[in-house]
Amino acid sequence: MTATTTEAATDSYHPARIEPEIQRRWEQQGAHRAELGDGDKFYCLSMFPYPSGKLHMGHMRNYTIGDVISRYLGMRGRHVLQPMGWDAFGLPAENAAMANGVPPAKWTRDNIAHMRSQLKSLGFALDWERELATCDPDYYRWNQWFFLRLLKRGIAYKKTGVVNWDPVDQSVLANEQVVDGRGWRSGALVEKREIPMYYLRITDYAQELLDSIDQLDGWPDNVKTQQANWIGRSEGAEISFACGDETIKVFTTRPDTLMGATYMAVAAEHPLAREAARANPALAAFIEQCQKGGVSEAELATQEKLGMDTGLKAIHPLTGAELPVWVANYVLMGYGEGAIMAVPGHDERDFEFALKYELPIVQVITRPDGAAYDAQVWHYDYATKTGQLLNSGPYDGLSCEAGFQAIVNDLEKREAGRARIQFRLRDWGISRQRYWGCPIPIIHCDDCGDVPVPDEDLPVRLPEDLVPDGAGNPLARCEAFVNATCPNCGKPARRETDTMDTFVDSSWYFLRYTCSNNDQAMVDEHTRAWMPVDQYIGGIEHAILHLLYARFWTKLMRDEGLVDVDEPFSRLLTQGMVLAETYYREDESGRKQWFNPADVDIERDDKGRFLRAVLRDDGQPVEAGGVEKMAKSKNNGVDPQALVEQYGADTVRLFSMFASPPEQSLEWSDAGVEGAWRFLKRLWAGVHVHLEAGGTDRALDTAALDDAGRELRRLLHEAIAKVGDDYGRRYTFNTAIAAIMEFSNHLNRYQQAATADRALCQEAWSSIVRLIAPVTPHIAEALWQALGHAGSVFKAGWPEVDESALVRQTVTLVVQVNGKVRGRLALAPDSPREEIERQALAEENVRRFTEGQTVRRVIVVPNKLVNIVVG
RNA sequence: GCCGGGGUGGCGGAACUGGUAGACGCGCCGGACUCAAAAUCCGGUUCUGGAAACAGAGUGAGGGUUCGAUUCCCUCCCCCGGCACCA
Repeated sequence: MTATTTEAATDSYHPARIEPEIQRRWEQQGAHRAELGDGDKFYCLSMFPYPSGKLHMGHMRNYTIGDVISRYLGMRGRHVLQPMGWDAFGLPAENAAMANGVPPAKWTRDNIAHMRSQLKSLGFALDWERELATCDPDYYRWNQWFFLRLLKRGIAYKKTGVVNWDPVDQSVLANEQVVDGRGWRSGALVEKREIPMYYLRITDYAQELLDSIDQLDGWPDNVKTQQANWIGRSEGAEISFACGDETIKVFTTRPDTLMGATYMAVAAEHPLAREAARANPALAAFIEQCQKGGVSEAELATQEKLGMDTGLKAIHPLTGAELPVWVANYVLMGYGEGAIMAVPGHDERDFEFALKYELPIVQVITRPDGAAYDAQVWHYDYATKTGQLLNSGPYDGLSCEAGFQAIVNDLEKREAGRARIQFRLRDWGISRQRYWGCPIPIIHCDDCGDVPVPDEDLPVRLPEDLVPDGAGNPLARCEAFVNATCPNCGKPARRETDTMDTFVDSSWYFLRYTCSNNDQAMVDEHTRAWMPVDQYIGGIEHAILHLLYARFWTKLMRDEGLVDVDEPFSRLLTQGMVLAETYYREDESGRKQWFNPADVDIERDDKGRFLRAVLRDDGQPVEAGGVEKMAKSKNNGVDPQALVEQYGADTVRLFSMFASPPEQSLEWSDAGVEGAWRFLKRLWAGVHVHLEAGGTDRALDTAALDDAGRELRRLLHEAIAKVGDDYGRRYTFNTAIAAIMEFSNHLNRYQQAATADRALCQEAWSSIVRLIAPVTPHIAEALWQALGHAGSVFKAGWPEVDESALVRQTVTLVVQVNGKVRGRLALAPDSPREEIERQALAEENVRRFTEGQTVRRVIVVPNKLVNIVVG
């Protein structure tokens, strides 16, 4: 091979020419239409995108992972369904409308059209005939229909809930819209406000959702752990404390510490607190103070603990002692009973509160090793259940477990309490005071109350021409929408203007893909045939909420007789985020201006270490701000479309699969993309060098191969085995690609020799092309054809591993002395232990380290390692 | 604050079940080609010492278990995801 041949062959790789042509061919042939048939189905689902405007790297990575798995299993003969759709309702469309006056519907549909064409240019094997968008009435009518079934079953119900209220904009704010306790647009201090909302009784399914986590063998442990912790089953007791004529009911996981209860604390919204505040202006002011701030748990958990004595006394159910009742901002209405018994001796939050307000702290559980109790400083072991009870009267000396039982028994006898199981999980509030969402199909009638919209009147259509302005829900001001007739009595009535949480939309879209053109039913027999989803792929940020709601919704539909699976997703892959370097300059006022990495050049020293970064436009330095998640705010987003135009889809796909394993975060690197591009050029050139050398039609005669040929063929079949394992079992596409690169380096070297076996080269290139096809489908199609094969590479099947090619003549064993590598041995595989020991001890460098020492032990790991322990 | 995850060369990462730390790629250095550059090709590249052979150190920090630890255990530091109305 001469340099000029390579150059000519390299220069002839033109992705911009071949990719659109191959995509056209796939489309004409309906290559990606999902059809059931003989053999196993494979439903491969990637989380559908929110149509935010254009595809970002996270999407690109997500869908490439799904495409690699789909195409790989398609080549192995599975009937693959890989659909795509749009999570099209939500806040960003309303924000965009406020910014530029375009109705959310138009903005959303324009974005969908653009992003669809972007997805197509990336060559994903998607079945577009099943496309759906959650903002289409054909989709959301089934949200409404199913909601009405849930209402009938009592799973959906109405109660009040607490929301963030912006008193200036007169609007409910999302947690995201509360910044440092203020509304993001008005800057007003946010308040808590109680409003009526619809809820779904997910707590009825808490135990099942927890138990069936065990069935999720194909889910990562960290996600399963997070879900289990979120559901948070705890065994404890419900205890009633008399308080005047009222009763304060609390739940505690530690009834064994009941004798250490020194005060009670109730939430600011608790009826007793409100009652006490009527005669106590200071308390009323404090309760009002507690209404300030947002409702997010992170905010509540980190705020300073504040409280005030109500003056009320509660009676301890076992001792009859009077306990002061406090209002405390760390007790939350809506979590448990909105009241707690405080045991500052053994609960860290109560301890902190008691120290601050000088409430008594009593030790009722011994510490390990009889250590003394220090009521000034919290120690971690105070909260453990390892000690015995003390200062607990008749219960002294009992273990925590026995104390738990004894105290609960006594409470039951006095009818002051009972054992109870409590979940951390709360019912799912689905009402949103927003326009761009699925209308809740309810009509409010003065006479008949809340009346469900009859099935035949569904869908309740969302008007699509409204433009939100940030002050409340425009639906509520849309008379044409609000004015309705009561389905019950026929009198004028008002339509519900709340819409559903967008998590409702995304809780069953995977079911709808199986039958998206059915306008008679929510799901059908195709759903039963395709479900469950065999592989689900999406961002780790959805580990709890979306995945839990989708599991819940599936069980609801099962109990309605609509689907027959208990769990929707057999196997789950959670991809990490896509990151990029950030660059900025700071002006005098400390404000940072962010520059896109594409506009910045890096200067390095002669060892390749980073020296400084300069802006290409003015040659002046910029600061490196570290690697962060790609985001508009840091201007570090890299546009996949621009890269596709520059390098082609295959290069972008290759880099995003090669740069890191899917579960880890991926750091974007233009130089890395350049490397992927170079590899594809070398691959193209390597095949063409082979073809120019004559290719071959001759069958491979493995018996006739020389040593170099046998070695190359062993490496080939090792690579085939490794790549199949990486694609199919490990999902480590980076190592699969590394193995393909490594082997093609060997092959390029091998085929330059005059003695190279052309039939072996033909086998090798034809195999490599199939191995890389799931990642870079366009170049694979083109090279498959160039190698003289008819039809699509994706119909060619997966290369078989020839076990006989894997046999080695020798293996290399490492020889260690006291755990340090001192030499290597080349031996026949599975050599006898005595032979290995003899040769290891005879090795020259090994002898230097064993000389004059006693050999105490020799450890042999077959075909791998010998460790000689001396001393 | 609570729950989950992560930390390995100049950089992205590899090492799958406790067995050769650094595969593959980037960057950098040297060479070939070129009037020159780009592109391409060849070689080198964890750090320290050494011409080399080789030796010592080394996987966020500290300790432990083991013949042997990136991998298992304990303590600590830093970074990231989620926290129920962003999706």
